[in-house]
Amino acid sequence: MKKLTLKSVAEELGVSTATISNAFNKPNQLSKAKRLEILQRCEELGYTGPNKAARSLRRGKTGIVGLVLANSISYTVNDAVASTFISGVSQCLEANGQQLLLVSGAGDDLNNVNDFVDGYLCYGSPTNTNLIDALSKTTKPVITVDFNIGDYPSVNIDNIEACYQLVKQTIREDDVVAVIGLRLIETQLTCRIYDVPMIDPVTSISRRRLLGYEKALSESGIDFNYEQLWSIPENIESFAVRAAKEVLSNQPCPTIVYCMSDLIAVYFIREAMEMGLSVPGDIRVVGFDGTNEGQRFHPNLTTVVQNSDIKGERAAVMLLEQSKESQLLPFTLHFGDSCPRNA
Amino acid sequence: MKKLTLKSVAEELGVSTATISNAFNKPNQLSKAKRLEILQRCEELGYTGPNKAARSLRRGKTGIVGLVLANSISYTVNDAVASTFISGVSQCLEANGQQLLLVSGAGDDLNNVNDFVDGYLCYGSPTNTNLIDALSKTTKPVITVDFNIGDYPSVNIDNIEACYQLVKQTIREDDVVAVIGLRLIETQLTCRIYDVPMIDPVTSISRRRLLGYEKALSESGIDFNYEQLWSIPENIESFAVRAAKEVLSNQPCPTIVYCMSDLIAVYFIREAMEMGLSVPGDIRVVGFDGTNEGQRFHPNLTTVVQNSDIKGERAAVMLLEQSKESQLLPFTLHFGDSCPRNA
DNA sequence: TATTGTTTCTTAATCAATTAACCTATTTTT
DNA sequence: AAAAATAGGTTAATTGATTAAGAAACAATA
Repeated sequence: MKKLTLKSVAEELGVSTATISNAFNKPNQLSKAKRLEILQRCEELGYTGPNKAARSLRRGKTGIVGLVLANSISYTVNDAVASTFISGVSQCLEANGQQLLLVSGAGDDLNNVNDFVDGYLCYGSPTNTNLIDALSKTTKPVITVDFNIGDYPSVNIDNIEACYQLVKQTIREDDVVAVIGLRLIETQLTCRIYDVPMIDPVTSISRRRLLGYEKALSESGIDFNYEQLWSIPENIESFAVRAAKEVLSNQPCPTIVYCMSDLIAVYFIREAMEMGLSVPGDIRVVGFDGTNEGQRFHPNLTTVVQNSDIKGERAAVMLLEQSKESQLLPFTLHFGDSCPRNA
Repeated sequence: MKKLTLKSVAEELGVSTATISNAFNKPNQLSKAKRLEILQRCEELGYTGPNKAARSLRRGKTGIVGLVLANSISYTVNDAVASTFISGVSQCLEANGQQLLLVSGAGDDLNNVNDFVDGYLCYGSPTNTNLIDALSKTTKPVITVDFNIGDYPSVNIDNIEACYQLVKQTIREDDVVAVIGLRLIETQLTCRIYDVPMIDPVTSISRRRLLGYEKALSESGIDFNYEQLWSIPENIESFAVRAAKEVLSNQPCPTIVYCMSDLIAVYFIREAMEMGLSVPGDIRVVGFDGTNEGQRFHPNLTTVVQNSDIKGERAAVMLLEQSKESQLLPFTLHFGDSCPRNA
């Protein structure tokens, strides 16, 4: 069987390539009869239509959206919050006939991707700064989510305000405060970050969350002690558990812990309870994200609820509509049993 | 700034397009000095190398692998087992510089994808039969996972044997047995499937699992009553809970329940406990998959442990190596507290 | 009737590369 | 020194489409 191309089919049917192309793309450029005949014969021959890769070369549109992740694909699809974000993105893309190409945040450039996508969604700041560089240089449209690059439009929640309110409504005068953050520093370490330089607030939501905590704390007369500040490199059990153990064995033991994810909060509570501490009796614990896991957990988490799927959907819509306006999405505070709300 | 193409760069540097192409692709086709000079000047001009889309048109390789999912992307990335599979796939692809394109199982064909990918991994049987049709007609290589299409090589575990052993080691003479399956029928219903025609065992792992259960049951002198057989359409909380409620309110109440996923088992146990039943005292519950969630749960699940990430990695390797040999991966049985092992 | 306007199709340039085949020098072999 | 081999390029065909411009046929208008 000879290869089925627009050209070969045109020869077979004794018409020009333009006519075949028009039969598929521009119905009113040829008579109805001829069009139907062509489509009919194409189906008989098994020609399913113009090659999409060749078309995209000519048209400059592939119908593929690149989703650049902060971390590896492997890590990301197993993270509840990120998965929910991808859900939102994919629903929008499926509804608009666009394809989704996942780009690992661990890759070193966009060379093998750039010519295949119409634009990028960038979810969180990639681990590799070369990637951020590549994104800032590409001629394709870019929407960033949960962080910023240059003047690209972004989708965010107001992390500073959320954390500010959270602390305002949970803090007590005599509290000893600890914070467990997520990627507050460049290195892949789980550690106390006293004296370690932190990532820039522009690219780091964690940094902005910290600013929010601090603002409220200082308003309450508490000068947050950076010796009670930890950072973990990835939002997974092993790192969360390690940080929890360190925080719990540190002196003085905190009376309230602000965790930058629900996952961290959940594992912190588990560790605390295993040490015989009661939550919220001995230690109050606050999360972030509003995941299902956090809500099903006992005690139910006090947290910031953000809608990651809506975030994904909005970002995708912005990209498809070429919107230039950044969006600040709403959040809500949920007060569960892990930390009561102030009277 | 004029557009940077191989042609424009060639003109700028006063050499032929072939030479530029060779500088990037075939170093020994030109002198070292010239090559370095060309690469140097390209960098100055901001030309990052040949357009990958155009290259792929000529070479017939894109470096993109299509991962066709049984369900929507949205559903899939939130499923623990599927996410783990994607992890395995992506790790292999990242290591080999291949890109990952996610294809929804809800789409109706491969028309917008086919010309952009070098081959397909197909994880589970797509909801849409047109998609299976499209896959069986494509000229690109296909590897199927957890099901089969025609003669395409596949990656599987022996579901029949796994379920056979599971029942053999857990069943008791006087047991009343119920089974909660996953997509045993075509329709999107959560229902008892007595008298409803089931999906073909070739395309359905659930059907094969059922065959395994039945074989062991009949050897134990138990004739499985299809009035105790349920199916849910998706592996999510809402459906699992509904099925659990129905099973628990059905007469006679089962003494052992075989669930075709850990998730189903977990929610079944929760429902049973909420009704005041004890597990494994009043009802023994068995899962499938060996997820972390199932292992963290109280009581710890008795289940079939399969390594979804290895499954993904193997499938990806097979596709990249053009292997034609199907693989049957090992599984292990884990006996937890939700159902003790027979003496 | 001559002119203008529509349909309906074809021609050929273009998208951005790759690569087989060819052409010169230069070097190596006999 | 002549022949063969090699190095270092260039030319032009090809990949599979899209599309602007043009042509031929026919209908509608002045």
